[in-house]
Amino acid sequence: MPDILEDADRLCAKTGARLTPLRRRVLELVARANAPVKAYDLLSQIDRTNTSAKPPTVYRALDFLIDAGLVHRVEALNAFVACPQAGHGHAAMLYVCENCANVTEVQGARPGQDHKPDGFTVKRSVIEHYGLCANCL
Amino acid sequence: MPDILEDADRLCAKTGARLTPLRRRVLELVARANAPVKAYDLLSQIDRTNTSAKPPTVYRALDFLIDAGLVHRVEALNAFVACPQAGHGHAAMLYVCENCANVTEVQGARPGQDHKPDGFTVKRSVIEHYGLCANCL
DNA sequence: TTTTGGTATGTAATAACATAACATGTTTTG
DNA sequence: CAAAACATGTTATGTTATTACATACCAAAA
Ligand SMILES: [Zn+2]
Ligand SMILES: [Zn+2]
Ligand SMILES: [Zn+2]
Ligand SMILES: [Zn+2]
Repeated sequence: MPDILEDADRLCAKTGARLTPLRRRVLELVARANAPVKAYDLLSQIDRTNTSAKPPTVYRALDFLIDAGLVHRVEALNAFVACPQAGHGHAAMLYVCENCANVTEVQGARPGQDHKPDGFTVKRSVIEHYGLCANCL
Repeated sequence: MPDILEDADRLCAKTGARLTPLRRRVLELVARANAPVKAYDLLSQIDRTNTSAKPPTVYRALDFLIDAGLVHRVEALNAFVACPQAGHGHAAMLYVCENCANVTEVQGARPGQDHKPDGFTVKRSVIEHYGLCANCL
């Protein structure tokens, strides 16, 4: 399996984004968890190596990673997951198991097709679109 | 237009849910705003008539209203909207205008079909499905 | 009618999540 | 190098949500 960190290095090299050690460390922590991670959990993990880490430290790193397309925010959980396909167009659907917390990311929501992972049983869906209404366009 | 509060009364009468004065008041406040409302805004509005209102007061009322299918939580905004069709099956999609804050709720979430309101331009979508994965079923 | 059980609300405290504002350091670029 | 741009450190505070326990209320059972 292609390493998420190497992909991130490549992607950032291409786009000019600066994947600093701190940001890379946060990405590593998010990617290593195979479940959505909370910001303050990341913070306490960073703290083990860098006592100066404070909330803005981790939120800024996460903002960078999200902008770079390396991490997604899971809105209904206030948590974060690493994107398995860094740099894709980014209309991603997440399938989150409420038992084991595993997240499957599906891309390219083509109308009509159902991209639901095999065997996944959906209990609740969050579907929110943000943009401009006809009046405000 | 049929009154949301009357619909709520009817629905609760049918299901046996107890739409108490406090809950009805919160629903009224959510319904009157024609935009997503924050819990603490509701709280301060309740406070004008009921000085004893505290955070659990409004969160409990909102939980009830959500369970009853009268209100939806807008996950990416930490806010709440009244459901225009109380009691529908409830896989709702929300289209939120980032300029005027108007929310359009569309139902019948066949993930394939596109129910986008006419003229709405989507900039960002939040699509999260919660349930059980194949391993955990 | 008293007791009991269930549901709703009151109340205090705190947990959990997130950002503002400003200072300091580090890298890039002209 | 110097200036500008970017990144991080630091303090404080703002915002959102829950826990835990007490009290009130209502209706059925004893
Ligand atoms: Zn992705
Ligand atoms: Zn699972
Ligand atoms: Zn609805
Ligand atoms: Zn609008």
